[in-house]
Amino acid sequence: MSIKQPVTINDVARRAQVSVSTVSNVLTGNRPVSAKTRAQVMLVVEELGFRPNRLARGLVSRSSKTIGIVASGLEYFGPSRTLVGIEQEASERGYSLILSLIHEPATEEVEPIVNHLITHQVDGIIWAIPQIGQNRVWWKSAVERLPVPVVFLNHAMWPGSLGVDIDNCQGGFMAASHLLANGFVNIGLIAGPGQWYAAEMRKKGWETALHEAGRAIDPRQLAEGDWTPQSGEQAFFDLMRRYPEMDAVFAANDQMAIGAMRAASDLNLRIPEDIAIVGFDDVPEAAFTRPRLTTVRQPVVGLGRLSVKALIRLIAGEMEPGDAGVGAMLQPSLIVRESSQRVAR
Amino acid sequence: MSIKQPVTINDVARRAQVSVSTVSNVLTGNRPVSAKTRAQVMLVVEELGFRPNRLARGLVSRSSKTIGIVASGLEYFGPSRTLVGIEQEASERGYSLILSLIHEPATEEVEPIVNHLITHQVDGIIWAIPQIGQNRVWWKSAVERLPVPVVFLNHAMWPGSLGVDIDNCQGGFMAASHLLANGFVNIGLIAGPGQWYAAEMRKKGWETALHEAGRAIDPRQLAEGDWTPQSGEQAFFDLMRRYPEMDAVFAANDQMAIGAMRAASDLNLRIPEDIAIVGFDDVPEAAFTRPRLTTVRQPVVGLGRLSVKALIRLIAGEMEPGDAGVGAMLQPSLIVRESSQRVAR
DNA sequence: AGCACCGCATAAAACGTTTTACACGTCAAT
DNA sequence: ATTGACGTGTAAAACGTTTTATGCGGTGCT
Repeated sequence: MSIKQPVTINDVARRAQVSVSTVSNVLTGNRPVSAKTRAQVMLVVEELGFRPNRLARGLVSRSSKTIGIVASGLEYFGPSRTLVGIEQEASERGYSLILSLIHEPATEEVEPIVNHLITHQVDGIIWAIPQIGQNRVWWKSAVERLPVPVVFLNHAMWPGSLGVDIDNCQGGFMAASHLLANGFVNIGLIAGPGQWYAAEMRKKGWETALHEAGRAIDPRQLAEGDWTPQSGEQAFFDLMRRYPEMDAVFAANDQMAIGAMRAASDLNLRIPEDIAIVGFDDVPEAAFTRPRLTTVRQPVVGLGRLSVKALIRLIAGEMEPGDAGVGAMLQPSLIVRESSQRVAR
Repeated sequence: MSIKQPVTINDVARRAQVSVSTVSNVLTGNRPVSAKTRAQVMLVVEELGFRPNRLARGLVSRSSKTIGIVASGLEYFGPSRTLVGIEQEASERGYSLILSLIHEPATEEVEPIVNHLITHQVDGIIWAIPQIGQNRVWWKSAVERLPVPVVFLNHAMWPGSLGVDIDNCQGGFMAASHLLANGFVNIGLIAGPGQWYAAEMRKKGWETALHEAGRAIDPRQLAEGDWTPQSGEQAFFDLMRRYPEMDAVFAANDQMAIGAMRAASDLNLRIPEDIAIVGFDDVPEAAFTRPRLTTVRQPVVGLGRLSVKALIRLIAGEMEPGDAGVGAMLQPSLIVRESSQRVAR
């Protein structure tokens, strides 16, 4: 009836008739061990089911093989998929994830989170909170004096720090250009919340496309939502009221696009005959709305993986945050479906 | 130009002119320290910005204040929200999360994951992988000999182990009963994948409601999807072909319901006049389909929180896995919208 | 033969905490 | 005056690893 004491490296060493250092060397591969000894040790390791204590390991080796994730908005499509990508890449490379969620991404209060991760001796941090308004400026001091490298996700490039992001501006540009190319002329925008960097970029892309087509932009053709379908619905009503000549609208995410489709249908507008709609994200539902929604697909999983790759290179010292390499900006792609085609169906 | 050495408890002790034990006692509150000494120590702690090393702490105290999450399907609505609930509750109670994702929930290969968490000395594990077919039986041995408590999420209750779940059977029952009460008589089912426990339960609820209404069940009125909108669309076509008298359908999740709506509309069926539809989940989009989707809402965030509460009680030894307490089964609620009402709009 | 070197193994010293065992003074009860 | 208990503080022993410093037999080179 003995309490099940976990088996330690000492138990293994004793049983295998070698020193602890030898066992350690077999397990970590830090120094060569003769084939005979290694076999002998491995046998005992299997036999006893030895599982090295990472706390002890991290304590002395000063590397916990752990990365901290600071995230928010996991209930949304992009962030949750990105997290999946992060986890995949990390686990493939032998890193563990310790997860901290922030409920209000515009918060100034990140010290406790950062401290929490640091006390866990993470080797690096992935900062996956959207850049909103001045939040990054607030965090500057807290993040700058961190003893470990940080990779920013979904942030503006920043001198001296490493970020990976989707090219949202290009995405917005593609959406608007596509509508123009299909003969739509009065293109409204249902933008994301004003302070969000990603929302700004998508808007900028839309603006650029319109400018390049030689069309001036009227404030009437722009409404702002908060990413929810509800807000998309409302924004669409507002737009139609004050900009009745609108014949197409680009919504900065699919949920708002779905809200807008609902609103259009309430106004007895046919899509795309009377009004074309393009979204952003390519959520699974987007292919099954009526009509099917044209949208901009982001490589969200790839984004997560890339952030881990970059972080690991920082950790290994192969790279400085300064040399924000090429490839830190992933390209979205346009998925053309029924909601934006003049000749649809 | 010295390398920034992290400040240790020794530095604090020296500077505050007390012993390390005293600093430790101030910080942990494990033993009383006079107000004067405490103040003096705290001052130095602030001044030096001391952040205790959790690895060292966990090593000796044998409690890492960390819980392991084994999850999958984070790209879906329920699981990602549940994770949010888990994180909230855990962080409020001072626990950290270490996250492991499994890509194939029906996998037999969980030993590596379990080992991984154990080496991190987690205090407990939340097993948030859906029960599919016999996977739980496979895991039995791996999980049983774990040195830490485990809480199962979304699993059948199991003697000797603790689980928390949504009452999926009740959810299915509510959906079908609602349709019956609204005068629909030939109610089809688009079930989830056969092996999923949750899918089985939702189906069972649907069956029960039909039986109680005195209606026999014909195999023609049942189709199976894989949770995707695509599969919901396909299942609906199949159902209509072989069960043309169908006047209502219950889909085991909202994504399939959305696929079904799309299919219905392709067949020029009006919803709900010709065919009523009820979903399951209450995803944000559900309120903005045309017509708006009646669905069953699950308290997913609450489920996550509850699982952490239960786990912490297990860890504290206040509870045995045996006494699967009341309240381990959360009740869903029916959200009635337009897609299921005879008199809609 | 002497010397340097290499390959392998080990003992002992970290790593940064908490916990244990003990010490010292004060105070209350005998 | 003795005893016991209590409140506060400390030194030293854990905790389970990796890393460092050493040792030791054999091999190749002068």
